Amino acid sequence: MKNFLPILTRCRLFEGLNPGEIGALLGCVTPGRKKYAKDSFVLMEDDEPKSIGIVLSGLLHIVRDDYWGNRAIVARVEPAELFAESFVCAGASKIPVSVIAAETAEVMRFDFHRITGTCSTACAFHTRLIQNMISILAQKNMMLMEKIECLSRRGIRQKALAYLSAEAKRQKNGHITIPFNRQELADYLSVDRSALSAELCRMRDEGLLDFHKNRFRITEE
Amino acid sequence: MKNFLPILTRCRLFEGLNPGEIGALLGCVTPGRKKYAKDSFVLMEDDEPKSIGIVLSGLLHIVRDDYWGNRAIVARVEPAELFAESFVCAGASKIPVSVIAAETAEVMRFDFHRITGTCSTACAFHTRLIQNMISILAQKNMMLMEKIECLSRRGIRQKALAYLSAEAKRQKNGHITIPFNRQELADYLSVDRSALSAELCRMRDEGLLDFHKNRFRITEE
DNA sequence: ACAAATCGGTTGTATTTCCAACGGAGTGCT
DNA sequence: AGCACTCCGTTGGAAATACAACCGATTTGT
Repeated sequence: MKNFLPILTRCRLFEGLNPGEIGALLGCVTPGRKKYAKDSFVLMEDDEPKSIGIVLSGLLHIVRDDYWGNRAIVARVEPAELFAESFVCAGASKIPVSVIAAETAEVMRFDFHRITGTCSTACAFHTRLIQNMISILAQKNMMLMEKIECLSRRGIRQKALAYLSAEAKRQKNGHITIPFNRQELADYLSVDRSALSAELCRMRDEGLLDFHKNRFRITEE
Repeated sequence: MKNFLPILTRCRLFEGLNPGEIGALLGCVTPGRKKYAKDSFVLMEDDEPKSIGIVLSGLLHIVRDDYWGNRAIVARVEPAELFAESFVCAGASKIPVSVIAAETAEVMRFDFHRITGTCSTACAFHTRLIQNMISILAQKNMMLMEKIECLSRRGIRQKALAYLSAEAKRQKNGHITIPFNRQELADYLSVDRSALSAELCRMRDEGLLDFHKNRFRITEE
């Protein structure tokens, strides 16, 4: 039995709790732990989502199969990150994705409904956990809305500007440092990399933008 | 002072509570109510989100201004619907959108943190409210993820198939009834209506699909 | 220092999408 | 019936995008 507390300390769900408090909490929710071999299923589509998961080690892929069976990787889940929390919290009867171990992975799971279920539980940290979960879901919500804001624009220029505009507001000055390289930005915006590159240069030539690597400056006017 | 309990009864946040219980709850959270004239601001961008809102009457628009001041309507909020809950629950220091009364509107607001803050509150319905909020946020999450799933496909055909595939799975048979007409589906997928129409017909000619009005059938294979 | 790999920009072409405009089918109203 | 209106499909040309391929600059590893 390895010591996995350092991992859990980094998990957003336990934010604000010290290792000792997390340990006490674990005694309260009796989590299960399990190892998964590479390429094995952690959760299968249409499973009933009964417990949320936390990756302790390794790497998971969230995959979605369409009606014809074509598989797409929707997300990666790394150590200390949560998964399946949306499906559990939404009360979904089955999950619309599968979760697969991309590498050998260890996963901790527990029933979040035991946390939300009652106010009278002895454990004093439930309130904090609930607040954290609400915050996690709401922040994810905001991120998804922002992404949709970009993706729903027509044309590469509009998509790129929507992204840069949002970043410019967040970083309040006109000088923006983005956390993506070109390929990653193109993936985020779901456009072709070279087309994005060309469009960025075109905007620079028109005086809308200036940039170097992943640093951008939006000209006012 | 009108009786607004019938509206609140329809609000997802109060699901599972009867009117009497909602009344008791309102005494507990001391909500504020306010009327807004058409075109006036309910919330302005960069306001600190301190309380969640519920529309009692009228219509609100959630609008987003980009870096250059171009305004876009992101969502409509109708009576009995919540707004600003994501920003409040995320603990954001300011909101990235504005909320404007599209018609004369009445709005109820209260501090949700008073609900999540403590376990020891006298009011017995806090737990239910928290569970409801978690469910609301998580379900919205799933809806947004599904929309991103469609929007991130390249090409109208892939976008349309992603949408229909998801609906087909939800309605488990190959016969799908969608809640959109052509224009609305095009808006949802952020593509041109006539181009969508043409693409759907092309897929029908290729034997992938069959449809009539808003009823679709996906051919297996 | 050298080779390999990564990253970003450029170019040319085939394809896709947008856009505006039109027309037919259906519906509701007088 | 006649009219207005909405919805959906169709068309043609203009514009935007994807895609493959290539190049130079920079970084990384040995």
